[in-house]
Amino acid sequence: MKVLFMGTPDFAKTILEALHENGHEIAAVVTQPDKPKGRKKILTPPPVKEYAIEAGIPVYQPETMKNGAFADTLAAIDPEIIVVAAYGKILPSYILDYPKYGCINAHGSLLPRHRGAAPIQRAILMGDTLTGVTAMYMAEGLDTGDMILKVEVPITDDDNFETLHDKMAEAGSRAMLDALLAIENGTAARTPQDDSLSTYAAKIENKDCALSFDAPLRDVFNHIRGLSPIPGAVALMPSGRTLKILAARMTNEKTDKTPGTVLSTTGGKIAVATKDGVIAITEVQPEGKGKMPAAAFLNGRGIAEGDVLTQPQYE
RNA sequence: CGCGGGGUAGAGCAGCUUGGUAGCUCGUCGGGCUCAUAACCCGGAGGUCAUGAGGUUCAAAUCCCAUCCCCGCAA
Repeated sequence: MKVLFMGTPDFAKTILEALHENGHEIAAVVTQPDKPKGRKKILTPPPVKEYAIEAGIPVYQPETMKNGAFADTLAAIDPEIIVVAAYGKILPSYILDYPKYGCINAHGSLLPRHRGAAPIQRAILMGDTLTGVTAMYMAEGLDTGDMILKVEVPITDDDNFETLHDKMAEAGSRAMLDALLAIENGTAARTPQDDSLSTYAAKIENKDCALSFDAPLRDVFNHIRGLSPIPGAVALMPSGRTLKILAARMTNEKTDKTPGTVLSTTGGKIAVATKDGVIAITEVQPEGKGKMPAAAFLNGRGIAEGDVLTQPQYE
């Protein structure tokens, strides 16, 4: 089948790579336009584009596809199926309707749970212990289409956003390969979602990064690892500067101190009180600095026993 | 010209305002104590203070100028 691939970040790149290496005919790739990145506004191509160029696949980066803007190009590519993974834009109906075999999407959750932009992070934040990738037919609504198959991925306490993301990209690759095979064989399932069970995984914003220690230990732990290493859970130090907390461990210790209080700074860990336990912070990134082990931060006297970490306020 | 922080020993920092002796915590090496230790004690090594045979000065990590690099925010 002649495939048109649409996707943007690393998650999509991994899947594109899997399809390409497994002999699928990738007629073209559509990805987001290069975006200015960082302080110097350097135009940075999305990962998918980098791979496509390397593989000699034509790349299209339309600013918009609304109102038929992409129709001519689409007709020229003339795909039999469109495979989408984290593209980042809503596809208009004229595109969804074009391919003979339809549009299929790799979504990073076990639908109908966690529809939306940040399913991987939300799964960790919500304390899920099982997630996965759903291969689905795309419909007009947001991640509402009929499901083809799922590949499950367990979430362990050792996972953070980064490690889970990588596992999910692998699962996504398998899901899409299997889905394509099933479609070619005419055996693809088409299971409608139970809308009553759906949840929405909203995009991660600044306010989602604000870390409150006035919560159960488990929640604090999930908050930290679900946002690590990017963008990072943020706490506020007594100095008024922010401190990103990138890694931590749960402990069995108990305390009755105010949540956020630094209980000890020994052993290279920063022990902080939560609502019902003690969390040991092991890696941080102070404002304006690079990431560093908690031990290094302590050596530089960044924080002391008795200090209280508070929750930053974002609007 | 978006706003801001920074570059000092392997790591993290202080010192700069008010120029004049290279400092702190950790690590590392050696020794000691101990049943033992990531604990404690003693001692040592390790630094072109980002770059510029720049400027000012009797004297620059410190003040001035230029350049490079790193990072946070915003986007």
